[in-house]
Amino acid sequence: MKKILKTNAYTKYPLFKGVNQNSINVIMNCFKSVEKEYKKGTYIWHAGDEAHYVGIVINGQVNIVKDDISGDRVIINTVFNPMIFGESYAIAKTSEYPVSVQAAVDSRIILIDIEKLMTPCSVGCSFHNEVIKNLVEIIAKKNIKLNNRIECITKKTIKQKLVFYLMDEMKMNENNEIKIPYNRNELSDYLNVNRSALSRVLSKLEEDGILIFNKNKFKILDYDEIKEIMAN
Amino acid sequence: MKKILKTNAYTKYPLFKGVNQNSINVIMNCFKSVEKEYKKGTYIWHAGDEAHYVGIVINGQVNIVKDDISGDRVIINTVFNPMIFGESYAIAKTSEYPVSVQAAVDSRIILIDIEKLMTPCSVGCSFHNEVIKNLVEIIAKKNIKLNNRIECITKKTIKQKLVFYLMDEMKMNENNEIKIPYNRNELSDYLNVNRSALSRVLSKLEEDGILIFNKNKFKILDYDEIKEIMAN
DNA sequence: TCCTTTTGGTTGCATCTGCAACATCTTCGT
DNA sequence: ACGAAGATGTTGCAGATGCAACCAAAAGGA
Repeated sequence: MKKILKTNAYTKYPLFKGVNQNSINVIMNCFKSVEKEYKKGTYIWHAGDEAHYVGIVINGQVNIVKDDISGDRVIINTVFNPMIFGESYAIAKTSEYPVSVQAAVDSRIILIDIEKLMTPCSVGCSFHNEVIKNLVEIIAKKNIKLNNRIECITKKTIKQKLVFYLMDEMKMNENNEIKIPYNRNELSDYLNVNRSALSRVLSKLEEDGILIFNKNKFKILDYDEIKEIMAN
Repeated sequence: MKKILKTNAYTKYPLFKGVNQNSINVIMNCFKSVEKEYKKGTYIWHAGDEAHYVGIVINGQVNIVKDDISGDRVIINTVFNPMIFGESYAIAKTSEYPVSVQAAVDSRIILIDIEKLMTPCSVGCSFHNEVIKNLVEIIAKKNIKLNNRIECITKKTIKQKLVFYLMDEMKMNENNEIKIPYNRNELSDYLNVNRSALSRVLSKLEEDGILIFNKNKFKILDYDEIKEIMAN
């Protein structure tokens, strides 16, 4: 876990959007934040540690893990470059992280003290406020995604979950032929259903001429039927 | 929808936590925000409107509603005093609200322009930063709640969802006898299961001596069995 | 090319749970 | 106290889906 002083190319990170590299260097110095290397399997923090930091994945990937009652760990989520993790707990003042964060592979991480981040410097660097705005925007977007997922998962049948998800994607793409970012396994995870059961439903929908698909490309054929499905 | 100039007692709102009434008055003036009265059934905004505002429920309650594909509206959520609504969409720069907000009963609402809220005044009022911090904290807490709910809902069986929820509540109360804030109907909604099916599972758990309950009070008797259930 | 691995579709079976209809108990207003 | 309305528990039934085991096709590596 040796320290590496390196501050290049941070401008591409959402947290630093709209802030030039020089300003970032000033901020990082002000935060006393540096990149650190974590070997695969080592912990960035443990559940129960005081929640002071937001982490940025510079390189590699980390798993957000929860210690089960029965002692074994469950992976809640995986975070890749260039996203951040832990921000909600640090900001919400829950005092302790309820989850651990573990390097899934050798990874480079920056930890930033949330208190320093959220409190504008007395010297009044204007870009500091930009970073705060970016952070808030990131959290707000996560919020919207979580809400979407809940709305999707709470549909009653696999058919409804699937159709809701596809329609949502199509609305965003403004196209009735879409390419989704998941394979079947990942899609079934997202919808929280069994993969083979999902497969069964997909085949049925195709057989009924409601939609066609190939790999991760989907196209809706019969919108009347889709409306019928969504309406319960 | 007549305007009412009234700025008392805002200190109790989470958004203004730690800010004194005088400062709030200054801010509200700076924001040009005032309370407005909305009659039951009228809309605070419609889906498709540009997302500029965060709303505070001063009085009454509002429904967050979504226009279904089939034309009818679904209530996504209900917001009471003193909570806020719309903040995620306004902050995330989605440009348009994807949901409408409708007064469920006669209600008093404050709408605050998010851009003004997020940009510290040039005069540099220190309390403005407090408000921003509060807003971020509110969103972060919502985030954590949403994550908890997802973790709960994605459990496979009703039994697991229920046990997960109860254990979570107990951890917070540090007591194995808890009082939950839901009646059966609301609990089944939260867990996203059928009420009678939930009732069935509850009775079975009681019959097996794993927990006892009365109204909204629950107590776990057999922790070994609980562990067994959580472990799958 | 060939072999291995990954990904995706199929199917029989058991079971969980949604649904509906009803029973019981509580709450509350008059 | 009485009746109405609301909350909660019970039960039979049907259908959806998790699961496991298998097969087929595609992808990737040597």
